[in-house]
Amino acid sequence: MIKMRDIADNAGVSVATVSAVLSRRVTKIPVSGKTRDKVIDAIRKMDYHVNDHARSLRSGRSNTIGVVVSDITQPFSGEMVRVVEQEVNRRNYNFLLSDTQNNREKEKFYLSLFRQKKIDGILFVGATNELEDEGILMLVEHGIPVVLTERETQQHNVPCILVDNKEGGYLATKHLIKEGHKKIGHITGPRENAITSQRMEGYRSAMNEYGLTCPEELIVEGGFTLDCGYKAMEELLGQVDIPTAVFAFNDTLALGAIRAIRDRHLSVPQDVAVVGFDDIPMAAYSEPPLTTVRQPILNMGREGTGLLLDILNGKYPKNYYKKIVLDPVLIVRKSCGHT
Amino acid sequence: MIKMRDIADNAGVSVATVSAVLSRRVTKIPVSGKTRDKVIDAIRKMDYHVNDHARSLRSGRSNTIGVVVSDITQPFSGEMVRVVEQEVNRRNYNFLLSDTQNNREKEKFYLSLFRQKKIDGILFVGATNELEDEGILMLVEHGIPVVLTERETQQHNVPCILVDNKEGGYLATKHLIKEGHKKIGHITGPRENAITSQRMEGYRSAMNEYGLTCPEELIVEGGFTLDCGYKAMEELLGQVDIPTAVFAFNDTLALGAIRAIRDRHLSVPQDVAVVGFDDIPMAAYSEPPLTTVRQPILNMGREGTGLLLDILNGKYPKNYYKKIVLDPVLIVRKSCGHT
DNA sequence: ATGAAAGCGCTAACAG
DNA sequence: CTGTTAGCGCTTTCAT
Repeated sequence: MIKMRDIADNAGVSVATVSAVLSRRVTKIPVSGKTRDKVIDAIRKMDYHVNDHARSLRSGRSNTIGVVVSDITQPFSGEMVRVVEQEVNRRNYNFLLSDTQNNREKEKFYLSLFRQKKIDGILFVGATNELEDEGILMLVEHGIPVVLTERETQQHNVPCILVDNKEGGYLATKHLIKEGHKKIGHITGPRENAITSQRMEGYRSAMNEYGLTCPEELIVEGGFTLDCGYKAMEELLGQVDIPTAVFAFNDTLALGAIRAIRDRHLSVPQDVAVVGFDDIPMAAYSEPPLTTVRQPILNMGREGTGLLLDILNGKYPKNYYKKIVLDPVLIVRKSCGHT
Repeated sequence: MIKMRDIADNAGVSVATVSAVLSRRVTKIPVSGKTRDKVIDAIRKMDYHVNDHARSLRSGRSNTIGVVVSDITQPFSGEMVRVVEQEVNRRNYNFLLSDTQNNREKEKFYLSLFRQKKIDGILFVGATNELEDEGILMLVEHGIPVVLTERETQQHNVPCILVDNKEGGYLATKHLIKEGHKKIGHITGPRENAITSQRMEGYRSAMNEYGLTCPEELIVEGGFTLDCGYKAMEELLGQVDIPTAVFAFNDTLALGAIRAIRDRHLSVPQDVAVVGFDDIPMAAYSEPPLTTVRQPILNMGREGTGLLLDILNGKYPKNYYKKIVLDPVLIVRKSCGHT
């Protein structure tokens, strides 16, 4: 295993100089062009790679952030991870993915792992439905910067960046109302989830604004998956007076719901109109193409990551708090129109 | 930052003993129950977490494997990552995710990063379409164990585990033929990809077996995404004599193709039947539900990871070579039947 | 069964 | 601008 000492010897300089060349971007220790070239040459010639463990051990920084998602197989999570990965790399950081599966044990495991690996900060992505705020509190207490994307927490002053979920729910529901629907159901996300409440609030507020009621039985708990959407829709369809439209917490649920509707030999949107949330790629390709509320994933991922990295690099005063709310956009396709 | 020294002091033992307790599973250094308890107590009491950097630096092992996917947003990749993550954790390892985006620069970046982080081994997941075998060769030359899942390489003796892709293509095509189709198109994966050729071979072999020809224009290059499937299908539909059935390299392409067919006001399966490959969750929920060839993702992920970890733990002789071929299963749904 | 001590490869003072 | 040197926190002989 070739090490810095070898490079130093080969280039005829000291290890400190090699280190300086390698960390030029950040330490700004001046090195003459000539020396620099010699070092770079030796590095190439010998195919040298720094030992990140030694580096991190010594420097106290890992240049790595933890990225927590609840289910990497969910399209929204996947897209966010992709965006975050790009942003993180662009700024010379790495990330450690944690897929919690909404499982408390796994959450604890990863929180612990993050500490072992001396993670510099943590980005929470999307609606983790089990992780209690206590976990976040613990991190904050240990001085580990945390940023939440598409997730909120009441108790602590943790920066977060999300879409206006209430507005999104409102937009979706209002669209359905404008299309002439009066009996509109809602398939929610996991019940404990803050985002779930917000989108539901938007739904309620639109209903109220137009003088429509939303009795208990019109609101059924879904979750995140296709299967959850299917089951929730079955419940809705089992009622005596079935809704003519449904607003689902996310696109995956909506797609599951559409399958359930078809399996009852009803059609979308003629019998039941459907609106989703997220605008995952599949939304444009489903039958019918899904009307949905688009989340600005690219911006959310970029800004969330950027904010965290800025915090890590001391660009903000301690205890700085920031909440960024992005605008959702209604994307009208065919799942609830007349056409 | 509380360290091993602190635990040792608190428990009234030496750091060596604390270390022995912590690494009991692997080092098997004997420690008396009494001492063990004292140490465990101190660790809990003081909320101690080992410093993995120090550990790795000293021991030369990172207990981490690199996991390379070409696009984390693809359902197949996401599912594999989930399975691998579980298996890796179960065996007290961690993983570093590399999403190469089929981009040579990113591949190089990650291969380099893997070396910086002293990754113990690397698992390639699925059809990376750009990464040349030279990358793998380089790893092998540096003594880094590599295992491929759903991917093959000719030149080197790298263990791999995959489904019988030719058989899968054969199964899909034969099913179409049995349903009465004669003019069957094929939307392929990325052209350079070995898996692409294998599935195509299966397609060809079924066609030949039943005395059907597959002229050039029936085979069109797709890729991986919904969009690719859509475009490829448009090409097929633009021909004077359009095929009555299509076998797509994967489900995502198939779903894209179905959208294209519908957009031409044709229906599936009456006008054009479609079969996919993978059996992603969405396949069962699409309209119509997609007939497809199921990959045993769970087994592939588990066995691939298991094989790599076994190699890392010296369970196999050096240069041991193993190729595991799993059976694909045809899942018949509604996208090509009479019903 | 436990402890002492060497040192993994690097960065960050500090000296020059 | 470059070199010397002291550890970062841990694992691992080697003693005892």
